[in-house]
Amino acid sequence: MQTFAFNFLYLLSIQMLYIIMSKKQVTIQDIAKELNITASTVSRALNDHPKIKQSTKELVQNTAKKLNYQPNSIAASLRKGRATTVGMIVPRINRHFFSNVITGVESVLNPAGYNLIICQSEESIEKENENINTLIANRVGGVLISISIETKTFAHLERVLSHHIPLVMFDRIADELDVSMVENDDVSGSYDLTKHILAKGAKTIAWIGGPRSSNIYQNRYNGYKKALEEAGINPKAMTCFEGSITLDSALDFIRPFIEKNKNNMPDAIFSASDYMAMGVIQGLQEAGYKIPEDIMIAGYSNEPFAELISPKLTTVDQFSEEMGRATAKLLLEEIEAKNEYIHKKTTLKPKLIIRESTDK
Amino acid sequence: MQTFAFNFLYLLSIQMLYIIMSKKQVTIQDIAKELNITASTVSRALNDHPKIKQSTKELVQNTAKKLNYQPNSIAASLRKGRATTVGMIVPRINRHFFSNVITGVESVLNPAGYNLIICQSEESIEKENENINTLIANRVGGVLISISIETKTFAHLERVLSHHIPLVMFDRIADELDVSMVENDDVSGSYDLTKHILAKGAKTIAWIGGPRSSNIYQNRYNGYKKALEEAGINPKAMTCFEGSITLDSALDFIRPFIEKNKNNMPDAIFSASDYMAMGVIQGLQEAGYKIPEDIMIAGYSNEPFAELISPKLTTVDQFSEEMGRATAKLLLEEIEAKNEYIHKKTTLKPKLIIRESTDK
DNA sequence: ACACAGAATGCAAACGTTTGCATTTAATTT
DNA sequence: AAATTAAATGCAAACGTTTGCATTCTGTGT
Repeated sequence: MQTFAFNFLYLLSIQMLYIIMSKKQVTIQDIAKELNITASTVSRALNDHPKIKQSTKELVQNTAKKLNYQPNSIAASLRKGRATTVGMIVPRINRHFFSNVITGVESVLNPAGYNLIICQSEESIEKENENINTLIANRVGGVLISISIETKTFAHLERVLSHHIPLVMFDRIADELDVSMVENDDVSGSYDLTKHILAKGAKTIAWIGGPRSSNIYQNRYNGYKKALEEAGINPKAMTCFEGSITLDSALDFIRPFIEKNKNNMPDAIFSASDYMAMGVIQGLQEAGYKIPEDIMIAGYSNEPFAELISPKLTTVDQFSEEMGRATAKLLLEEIEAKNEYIHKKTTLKPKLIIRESTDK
Repeated sequence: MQTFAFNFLYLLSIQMLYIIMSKKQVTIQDIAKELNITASTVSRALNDHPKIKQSTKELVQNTAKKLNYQPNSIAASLRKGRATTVGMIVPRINRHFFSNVITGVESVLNPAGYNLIICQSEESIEKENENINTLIANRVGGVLISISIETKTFAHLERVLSHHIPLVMFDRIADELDVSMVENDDVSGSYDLTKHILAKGAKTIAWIGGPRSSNIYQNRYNGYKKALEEAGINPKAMTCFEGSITLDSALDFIRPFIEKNKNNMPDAIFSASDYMAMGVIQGLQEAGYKIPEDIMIAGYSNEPFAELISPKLTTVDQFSEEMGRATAKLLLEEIEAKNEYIHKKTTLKPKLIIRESTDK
């Protein structure tokens, strides 16, 4: 037993013993002392610097493992002036669309050595502003944002830029700002969808959606309008409703609507949100309408429930993960380019998904 | 115009001009020079230290605003030895349950001055291990984790503890570890659910779910078993299926199952996952079965689609946001307690949600 | 006017890296 | 063998805070 203890101790250097006894964390200094070299060399060895001998690198790596060294990226960030962390602000993380975008972003950023701080604005500009502050305080390497519904001014985003932190907007963008962006071609998506409904024989198509002060819903309206005008139909004559993008808000709209228009219902309702489409469907089914026989319904976003419900919902898929990847790639480009001007705009074409709710 | 420029310059100190011209960031040193005091005082003033005069605090705050100062929490973290950041590892962020837990966690952690780094393990122990490494490298103030399905050993979690970083487990926990945890009482949830189905007149109830090597599904099985045994029914005689918790996996199970058992179908199927319940429902509807008339179906988790589908799905709600809040609170306790031993376990009772799919 | 306590501020080191430049060591040429 | 070049490592400062201890103020009681 004594022999074992002796052998055990013999294998350990004084340095190692010291580290194990004290609660202090292991640093590159400790590795340096252990090997009688400098911290500089250790640092370069760990970062695979070309000027360090291969044998030294291996020595350092082994000692690092032996001492159970864990790099301190806070110290590195302080020295380098920026963190290997990227901030991402979304209105709500539990929206399927956004959590998929996040997944896409991570699939590009993690391999590049970055990780994400995720913030929720909860559709409030104040919260968004606070989020920006914590991200700046954390000296993130970049900021990815999809702005809140409330956001109409952009001083907080300009603060990000003034700290030389690259900014990329996605989905809910602001053309006022001169930054890289990734957007969905909502005009094209809703244009295709409306054409499809027209092809199915509809003459009157009502439109409902979120507030058109938001680019998103304005564009989803514009595509719809364009298709109608091309078909020689006056969109002004159609019913439109703008409200909060929830099932309940749509239900509150559709019930009195049915009451008022029971002898004069449209052939189809295009809801620029799947959630609102759900409300519309429930309201219509309550009132005894058959979908799509009596009235066709289409949504937008391809929420996961769209293919689970009955009738399965025709909608537009937005390739959310792809949007995340595109956003992350633009950010990496900006980071690489340092301060050079390379602001780009990527537009993703969405895809029409035809299901039962318009399949007359 | 000249007068204006002169007045403008007059209002600015040399210090301010210097900062505006150069691209360097504003530090507490700059504020200090501006006011002819030391950085120490500025630091204390900004952190509302009791020994600083009120008038000084105001002076400092005003100058900070004037110079457009943004605190550098990386520097603060380095000095303090830990970041105001908390790491959270979940299998998948786009699972509704997890994104709601995240929301709950943030609602407690943000007001306390922390923000979240979110990592996805994607149900892989290797990825989980990498996640742990980046969180340790970032010297997070704590780690919250729901382990992956694959995770059977816990060396990586012990590494977290050896760095004196508090760890709290939630939902998918490991009783082997001596840390704080928050769990759902899955036994009670599935016991209540099974009792309900029995009360509706079922004599035979099949069980399907994820692998019982995971605590979660073992417990959801145990509650089911307990209710059956209490009713004098032998659970061994019932059909059980363990597979991946997806709609498709359940569909692959149910189709041949129907084929084999068409003259001998159970009265009900309890799926320990809402996703699998969806597959079961689709398979049964395909084959012409009516739910709940011919066969009752129940799920587990109360996914958002559960109340949107037809028939609406009976399931068990897990108060996911509440679980997030509970988890975050335990973490804060651990952080406050420094190294004192206060490992606690919180158990949340889930709630049975009865809907059409079992409402015979 | 003096000592004294308490309030307010200053001093200086520390946190763990990274990195430009200087120096040493090894390899190559003359 | 000396001189030259290239390869490898060392030196020291810097990043922006925080904080224990020391020092300087301010006002109070004698």
